[in-house]
Amino acid sequence: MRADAQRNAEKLRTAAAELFQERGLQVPLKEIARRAGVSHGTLYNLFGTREALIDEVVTDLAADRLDEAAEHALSLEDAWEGFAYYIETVCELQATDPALADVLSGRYPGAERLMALCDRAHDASTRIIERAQQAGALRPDFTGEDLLFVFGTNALLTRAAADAAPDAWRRGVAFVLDGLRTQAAQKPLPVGPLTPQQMYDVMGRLSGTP
Amino acid sequence: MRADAQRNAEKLRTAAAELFQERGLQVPLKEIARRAGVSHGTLYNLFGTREALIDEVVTDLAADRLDEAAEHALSLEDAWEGFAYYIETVCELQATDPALADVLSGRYPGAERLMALCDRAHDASTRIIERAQQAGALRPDFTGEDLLFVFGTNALLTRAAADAAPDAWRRGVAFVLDGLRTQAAQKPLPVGPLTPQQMYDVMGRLSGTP
DNA sequence: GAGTAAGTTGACCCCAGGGTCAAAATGACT
DNA sequence: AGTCATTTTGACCCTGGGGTCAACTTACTC
Repeated sequence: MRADAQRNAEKLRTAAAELFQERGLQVPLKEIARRAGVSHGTLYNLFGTREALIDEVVTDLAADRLDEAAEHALSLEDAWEGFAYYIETVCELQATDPALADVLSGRYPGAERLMALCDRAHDASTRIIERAQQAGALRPDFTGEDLLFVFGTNALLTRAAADAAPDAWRRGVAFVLDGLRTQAAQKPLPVGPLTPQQMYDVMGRLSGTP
Repeated sequence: MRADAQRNAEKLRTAAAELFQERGLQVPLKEIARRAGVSHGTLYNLFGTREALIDEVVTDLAADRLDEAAEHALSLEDAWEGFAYYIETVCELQATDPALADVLSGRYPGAERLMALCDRAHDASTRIIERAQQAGALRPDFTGEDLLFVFGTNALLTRAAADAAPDAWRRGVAFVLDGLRTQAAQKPLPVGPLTPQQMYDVMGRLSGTP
């Protein structure tokens, strides 16, 4: 790869990282090129697709944050505290970083590394959930897919409320957490959890990906 | 108004009602005209704006359903049952009718009758909430604005899941309801409720209206 | 049944986003 | 310095939404 191409790729990565974090993963590619001071043709030439760009730019940052949250959650003595910490922290990350919100509530089949990260995050969630359930604190009918739903709704709400009420999500999360404790459960849930395939479809629609 | 104009307006109302219910209030106006078998120019001529069309076509249907749900909720002996019934019923309406979902999670300042309906629905919600709180069943820190948030997120989720998992919303609602009972409340909520003005802004962003 | 106001039409404009590609520019190697 | 492969550019195309309006058509009235 020629030196100028290297430089342009770097400029594009920087611009994309900024815009993704400011406005989410659907930001127009032409705008990224504009901010990088480069023709949009160059962006297509160097990255080809939006998902490839996302994969390069977003994955590592997101991975660091999510892994750290999961690790800390599991390190807490109290299993419920760990579970609550995880949810609150991830929701807070979503509130402050639209890119991360999209990662968790979207579907980017072309972004391989990102998908791997999602799988890893899902595994970590499952561990955190199961630990809290084994400790008797978290209701046993709650699943990793349900948690994804929580993150999905939180992504939408935090984005909608980012300007007018940037902390509003904390109320919603508090209500949900209170409903997830074992002693809050009243009767069997009306329907079973989603299968991974259903989840995949739903995520696609949540983010507008067909 | 000439007879043919009457007829066309009627055809447009019918087509709009169908498409709104099938696909939500953002359906392209040109598509409504197409289904009505009429030029889109005629649509603009007869209704002017999307909101005017919405106001004529959606308001009464929505009003019937919402009023009935509220009335029945208040008629139930048990205040908590009434509250739960109201939430479940409205969420179910949203799941089966995208138009209604948009009504409750959107903002249509130009649709005067619709706005009046929203105010009425909000009042009814407040009454249902307060009754359940006075009975000691619903946590006292829950407000009508919080309920709107519940409906807003439910609207988006039901739409995303409509094909893959049309009943998924029931799980989410069950979790939330369990978190709203008085005995579920654990500690003071981290932030206060939204003001109506904040709510208005957030709703605008939820539905994509600027 | 002729005249006229009312209504309809569809071609046309705008904008924004995705995406392509021939031609121009430029880096790198000899 | 000359050559050539690589890279960049921006004009261009497409889609799909909103919206307008001059010219046409039609319903009503006398």
